[in-house]
Amino acid sequence: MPADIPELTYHQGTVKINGNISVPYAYWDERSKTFRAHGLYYKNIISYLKESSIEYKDSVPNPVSCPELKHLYKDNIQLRDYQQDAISSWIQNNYQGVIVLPTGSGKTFIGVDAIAYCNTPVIVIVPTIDLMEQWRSILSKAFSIEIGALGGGKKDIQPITVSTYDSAYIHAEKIGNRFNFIVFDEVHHLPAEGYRTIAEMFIAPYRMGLTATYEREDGLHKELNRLVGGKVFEQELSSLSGKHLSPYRIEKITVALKDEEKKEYKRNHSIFTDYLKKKNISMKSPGDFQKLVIRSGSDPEARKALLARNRAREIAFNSSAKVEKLRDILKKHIHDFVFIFTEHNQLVYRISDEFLIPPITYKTTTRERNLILEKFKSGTYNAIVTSKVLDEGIDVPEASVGIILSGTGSKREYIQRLGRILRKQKGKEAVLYEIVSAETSEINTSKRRKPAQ
DNA sequence: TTGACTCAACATCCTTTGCTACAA
DNA sequence: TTGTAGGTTTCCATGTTGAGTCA
Repeated sequence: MPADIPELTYHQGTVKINGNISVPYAYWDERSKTFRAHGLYYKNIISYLKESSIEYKDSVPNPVSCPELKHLYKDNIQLRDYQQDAISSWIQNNYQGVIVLPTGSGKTFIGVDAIAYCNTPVIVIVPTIDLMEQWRSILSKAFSIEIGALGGGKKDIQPITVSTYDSAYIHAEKIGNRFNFIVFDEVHHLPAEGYRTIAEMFIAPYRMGLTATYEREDGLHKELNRLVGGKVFEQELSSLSGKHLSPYRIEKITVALKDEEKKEYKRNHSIFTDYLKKKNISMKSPGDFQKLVIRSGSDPEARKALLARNRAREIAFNSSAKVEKLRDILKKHIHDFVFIFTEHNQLVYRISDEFLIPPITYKTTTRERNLILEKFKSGTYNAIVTSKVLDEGIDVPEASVGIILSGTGSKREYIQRLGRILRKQKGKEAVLYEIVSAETSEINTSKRRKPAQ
């Protein structure tokens, strides 16, 4: 091989092109005096060099030594038709893209099957340590080999490794060339400013994203096209409801604020709206709101307006009438398993005290949380009150009744909460109650969170 | 090993109605 | 004519997690 043949190497999350040639996606790096590109574009660069018949030496991949996964795979999971279709669509899209399926529809099994199919070193990225342990448990049963872990104090790289987003972010520049396949569970987290560098630093040409909630409120899900390959398969909740998931109905209940609360709400709300009017500020998107927050750093009036708006929201979200309505609903479902969701922890603890229902918030220790969930599963408890902790990332027992006392306008949060009551239960219709304070901005918040029908 | 703590990162955030300047 | 963006640049509060440190 002639000495002047360009060589590609991996360095700190990038592909370095040693030899003075320019390739697509590469930029000139003055410090190393070479062209380099994000690891993400490794596949494109190789394709370009091959298509252009340019000779090169490839020293980029350094894969973890891997046994024949397809032979180890205990193929005892019978994939459902839509799961099979999801994998086919992903394969047709050159082993890249995001699969969108409702909570409880078996996304993990799709990932496991794809890992066996690709038969190559793989890293699975998950948002929480709880999920990391769930994946590791499923994977070790499916392949009977040791499953690596990165995160939660563990640093053990194996042909199949599961990592948290945080740890993958920290170690990406060192291990980004060690896997050919990367699976992002709960992939809607990936476009966040920090986490996206994981996708940029890994060279893995095979990429799969799994989520129940593709869209982000900040619109950054568009980045998933570049980072993972865009949406390749989606199955609506409605098409699985009744067959693979419980049938369900949604009941929206509007309650009036008490006179005192109403007065206090109006007073605070007008401080906010008066300020907007006075400054001629329009409020149409989260971006507009963000501008107001920035403004509040230097404008005391803006700060006062924001605090008043927060107080008004607090009144609407935590009204006494909601608690009374909750009492009625709980009486009606005395023999059912119930999750109660709120926006603020203050209300969680108030309900817990008043109705003697165990609370779970981020302040609850892991041990206590597991104990509560275990007792809920065994039937000792039939209700849990929580704010947002159980929205995602924790394996939660089945329930058939959900009560949203308050929440944000996030579609994701709404879908995740609905998902908590839809795991298939024979002959059982799930019901989601949404309780909203009348004549408050919560009416709009509630409208925003509903996914398009 | 466990627990308590701090820190950084992530997520949400949305009124009532017009005005101006500029781009397509 | 119609459509659309519009004040930048450390950022109100609340909830949540993982990583890291230290006792």
